[in-house]
Amino acid sequence: MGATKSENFTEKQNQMAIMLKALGHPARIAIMEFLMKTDSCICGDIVNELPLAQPTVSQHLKELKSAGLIKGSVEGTAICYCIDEKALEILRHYFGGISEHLEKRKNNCC
Amino acid sequence: MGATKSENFTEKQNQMAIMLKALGHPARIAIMEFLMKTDSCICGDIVNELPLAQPTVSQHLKELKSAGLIKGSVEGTAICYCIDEKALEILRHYFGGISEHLEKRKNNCC
DNA sequence: TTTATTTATTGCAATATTACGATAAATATG
DNA sequence: CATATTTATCGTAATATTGCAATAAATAAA
Repeated sequence: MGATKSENFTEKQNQMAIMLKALGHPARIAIMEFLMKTDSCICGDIVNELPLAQPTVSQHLKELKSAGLIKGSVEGTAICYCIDEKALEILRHYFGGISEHLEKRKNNCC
Repeated sequence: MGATKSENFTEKQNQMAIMLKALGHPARIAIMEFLMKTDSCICGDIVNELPLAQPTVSQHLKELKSAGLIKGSVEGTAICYCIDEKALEILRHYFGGISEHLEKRKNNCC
């Protein structure tokens, strides 16, 4: 016990959970918002922006990347990280769909 | 160490992280999808639907509720849980905004 | 090649999460 | 009230996450 029982859920459910879990930390939300708001995407800039040590930020970036939310490219000695638009489109569609569905059937019982 | 340093992030960032973290588990995604797809919202039905023991499901429901994603109401000896539309609207708006923003400035560097 | 700069990895301590059996709490029904 | 039904809580073991100092790895520039 202790570990998530992923094998009993659908591929899609696990995929959504992985992406949302990656976003379920304020530092990673802050990283995504920084990448969105600024034109810069150099890792060092992100480290300066966040109230966390460099190794911690590096770890958060790794998690966002492995969840498919950002991608990185080498830029000299620096690394440029960007939001993966495809992932964001999946999220937008997912929550858009739920909202629309709830809108349609106004039979909320609570 | 070990605990998230929430105090160094904005209220909004923490709020988003709390909601998304709550959705960052396949069982909780499955619960949300069940509540969306069926007319039922009885806790017992959710327990039957999920491949997890009743106390585990109860715990997941508690997390979704404390994150503001669902609300529950007593229905005799049963409890009826429903999606909180307001929370879903916040999520829809958040990801819609990011997607739109990315769409606008097509200058992705990666 | 040596040095500087930038990012990643390792190792570890502190804390949080996940899951479930046992049991309690709450409410309905006989 | 006693019993059945349904959900919540407690206690605990297994596992995962968070954060950082120390250090390694990678690349650029001198």
